[in-house]
Amino acid sequence: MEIKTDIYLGDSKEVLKDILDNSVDLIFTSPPYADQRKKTYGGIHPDQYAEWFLPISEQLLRVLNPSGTFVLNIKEKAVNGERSTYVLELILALRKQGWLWTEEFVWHKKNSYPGKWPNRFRDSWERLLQFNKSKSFNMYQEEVMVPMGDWAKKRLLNLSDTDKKRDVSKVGSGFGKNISNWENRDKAYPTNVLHLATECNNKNHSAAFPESLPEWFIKLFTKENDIVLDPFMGSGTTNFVAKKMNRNSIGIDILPEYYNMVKEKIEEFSYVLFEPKVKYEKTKIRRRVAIR
Amino acid sequence: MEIKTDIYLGDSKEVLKDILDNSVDLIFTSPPYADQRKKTYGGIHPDQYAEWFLPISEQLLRVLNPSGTFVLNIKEKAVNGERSTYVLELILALRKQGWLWTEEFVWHKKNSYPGKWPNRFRDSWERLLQFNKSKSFNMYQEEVMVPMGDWAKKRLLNLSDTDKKRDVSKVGSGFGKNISNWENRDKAYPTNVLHLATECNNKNHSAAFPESLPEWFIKLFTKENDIVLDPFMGSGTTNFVAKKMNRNSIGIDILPEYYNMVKEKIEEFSYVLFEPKVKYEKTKIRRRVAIR
DNA sequence: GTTCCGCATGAATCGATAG
DNA sequence: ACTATCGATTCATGCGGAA
Repeated sequence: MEIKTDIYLGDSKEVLKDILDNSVDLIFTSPPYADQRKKTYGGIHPDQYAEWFLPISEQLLRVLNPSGTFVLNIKEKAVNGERSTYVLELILALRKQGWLWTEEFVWHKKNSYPGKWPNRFRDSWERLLQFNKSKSFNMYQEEVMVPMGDWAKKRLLNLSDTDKKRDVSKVGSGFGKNISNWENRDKAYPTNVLHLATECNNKNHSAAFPESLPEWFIKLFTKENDIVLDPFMGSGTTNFVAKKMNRNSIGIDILPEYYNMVKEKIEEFSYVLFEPKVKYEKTKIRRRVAIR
Repeated sequence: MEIKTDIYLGDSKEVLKDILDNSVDLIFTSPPYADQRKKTYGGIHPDQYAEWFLPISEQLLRVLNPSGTFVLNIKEKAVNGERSTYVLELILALRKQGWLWTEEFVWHKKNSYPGKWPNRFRDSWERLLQFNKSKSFNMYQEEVMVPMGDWAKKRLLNLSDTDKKRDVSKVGSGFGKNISNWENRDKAYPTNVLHLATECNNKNHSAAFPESLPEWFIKLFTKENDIVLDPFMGSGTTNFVAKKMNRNSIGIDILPEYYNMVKEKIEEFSYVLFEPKVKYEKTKIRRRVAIR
């Protein structure tokens, strides 16, 4: 099946109106964070943030499939020595709008921005807020099982003889554990804390988040040929990752430079995937919404 | 100077009234979390949580020194498939009461409770909310510097001679870096994510948090002979750690069994510290507030 | 072919300075 | 007095060039 990646230029609040009800399986996005400065791109004032966001999330609520999920990456800044509260207020407002606040994941950034202040340490985490339309949503937990890290491997290597014996006797005695737990001993279910680096090696464009972030949630909440939406596409990380993972995707951005850049990249990217056989076919990016 | 550890039995809302204004340097506590079930200890319903907490925090605001800090360890549970919002509402209410919400630390629990649910991963983090009375509060950052990892050590060992020379010339020329930053090069400042295990190796009673948690904040926000307060003492972890670190402390709990247990332990603990010389003096726990 | 090192850089924050 | 901009701070990561 052909994977479609539809990129739109415009205000999400408006563009989303062209998308069918219940058609999207995962919304993953990182909106512009509130900012005191007015001149920057998307600089919404903290006091007006919920007011600005709600008309968009109203559309998101409409286009999301009832078994789908909405993941919002955001973190409030410290202003004048205090954390802004606009994210807290946004969560409360989204619940009033009809969203279920299912979970809050923590993205623990391994390499955070440097800095030293008299009253504050470096901020090395961000929120990943999970919202749903209904309590029964799709979640493919096995897809994101993590290989046990070096730490675990090291521990296993250094197991004392008594430890090893004890483990063996435990297994041998048939007590307790389900055997499948032991068979898959190299994999473990993750927790709600993600420990990823802020990838800083991309020269061309700076992504707001590393590819592994949307990748994780796309694995967890969608299967192949599902539809992923990012209403604040930016440099298009979500869409590229979706395409790589055989998911259809929709990306929207209000800035022409982002729109043009992503559109160009997506076409290049198609070449890479299908090259050289279908090079002459140059799959035209379709302007209508992808429907399965 | 003698370290005092004062333990009180009663409702914090009332007991705190006996404590002088501006007399406490650090409040570290983990209050009973809200709970749907009504029978459990301290089971406050989520809807009434802020209402229940505010009269207590009003007293906390009064007794806290303006350069002191209030650290609140809390995490909302998932109820009926959704995260409760009472913690968010509490933060907003505390700000209205006059507190500054300075920071939100994340305690990333290294070994969280195992479990598997169809729609949720293990919850392996908790909030540590930092509140202050004023923007200028005491913070002893150097006390909590962490050793740099093995990776960094390896790199430093392999520093080239030119690197070393360059550093010297930089410092010598008076440009840039503070020398102390280079002297302590094996230590790095931490971030606002704490990665501690949930070690509960105390045999008799299970503490809500490991000793390393209050220890970290006591190091960061107090110096010796300061006064630490825990208005929901529980098994008294905060107080034991404070005593061990030469800080005076006050502990309050509404349940006699906790009060009695901690009182007994504190006396035993005193023996250990002063044994055997002052055994016969058996320092009587004073019922008035410790004042420096 | 390895291993080693230099360097750029990332949703930061505060306090000082400028308009 | 108030707001907007700028400089200084300084950690983890991985790539690419060097040894």
